[in-house]
Amino acid sequence: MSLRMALLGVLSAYGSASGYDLTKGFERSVAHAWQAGHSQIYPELAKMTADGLVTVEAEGARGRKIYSITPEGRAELRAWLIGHDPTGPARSEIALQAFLLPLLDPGEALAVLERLKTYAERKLAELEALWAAKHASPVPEGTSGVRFGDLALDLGIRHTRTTLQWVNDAMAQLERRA
Amino acid sequence: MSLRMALLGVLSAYGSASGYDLTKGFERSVAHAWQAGHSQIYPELAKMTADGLVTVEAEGARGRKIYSITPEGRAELRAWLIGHDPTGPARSEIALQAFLLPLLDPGEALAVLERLKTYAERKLAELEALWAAKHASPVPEGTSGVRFGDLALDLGIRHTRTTLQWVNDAMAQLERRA
DNA sequence: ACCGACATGTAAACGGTTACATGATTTG
DNA sequence: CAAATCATGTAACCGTTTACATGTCGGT
Repeated sequence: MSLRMALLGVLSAYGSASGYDLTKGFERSVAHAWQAGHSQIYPELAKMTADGLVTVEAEGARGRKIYSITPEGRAELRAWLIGHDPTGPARSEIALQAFLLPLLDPGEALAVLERLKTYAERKLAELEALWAAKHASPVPEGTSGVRFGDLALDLGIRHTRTTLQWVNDAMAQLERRA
Repeated sequence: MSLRMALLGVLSAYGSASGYDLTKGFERSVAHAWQAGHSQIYPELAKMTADGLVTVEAEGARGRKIYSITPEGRAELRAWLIGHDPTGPARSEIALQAFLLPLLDPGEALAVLERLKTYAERKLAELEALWAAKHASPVPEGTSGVRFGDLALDLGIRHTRTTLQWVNDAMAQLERRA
């Protein structure tokens, strides 16, 4: 369902868009919350059309199909947001490596943590750059007062900061024993 | 690969175990970092046996097969921990709902955040209880000084606390505008 | 005798990734 | 005219979930 909802959301924000646009839009906007490539998006849009959640509004140049959300689509999205409990299983390779870390001797473990640190730092810089870029331009039209995607980006930044802090603390703890 | 590594890790910590034991062990110990049910574990153990990473040490009552890790298995696990960059795509339903939240009017958005808050609170309580239970008993044998799984549990707790804080801030922000 | 926990497996379906395949239009 | 970008699709594969299927052992 999540892919569907992400597509409905982005489409709803765009007003109308092609599969191609949505693929690019995913990379730019939702990427840190949900990912999908064109090979997943095109078939899904076809299924959603069959289910009446979106319609092909027009067909442009190069076989470009322009989709827009239907009232049914809007209703489904709303219902999911209001009613769906995000129970999604939290699989994280970082957490798994953290779990298994005591199997290594302290020196090796430190090296792994060093790697995780670099990774987290890079990701944090990326997300913060995205935030800065978004907030450089003045406020565009907003549904309420909060900009589309800002809440999710904020969450992502906070999570990454937490990870970074955890790595630092874990390293300090290991060094004290080494 | 991750499932394999999680299995090798748990098996390595247990010394020896059956598929059944590992399934139960997953629920108890790695659940917050990685999940797998028996229907995924049994076939994987068979493949790992074929690949020489584990061996059937003995066959007990009720067709119970007792596995243990081989030197090759240990080597693979070590190599993965030291060499594998955790690039795993971060898909999060919470982040997705956060992303889409501005599509709702403030009252509805608040209700969604309230739900997320309850969810995060329940999860935090769960993880903290797990932590308390683990640390109630005195220190068991440890590979270094850190207990198996403690680092990952700590990370999980910190992440959940961060989520909770984010929800609270988002709610306050919305209420200021409502 | 029955129930619950132990114990192992398979199959169908689903979601996601990677690779294959094709062609139109714009820009240098 | 060549290269980049636009634009859409399909197929094979892999990992995960859910459901089906079977049987054993211990306690009541």
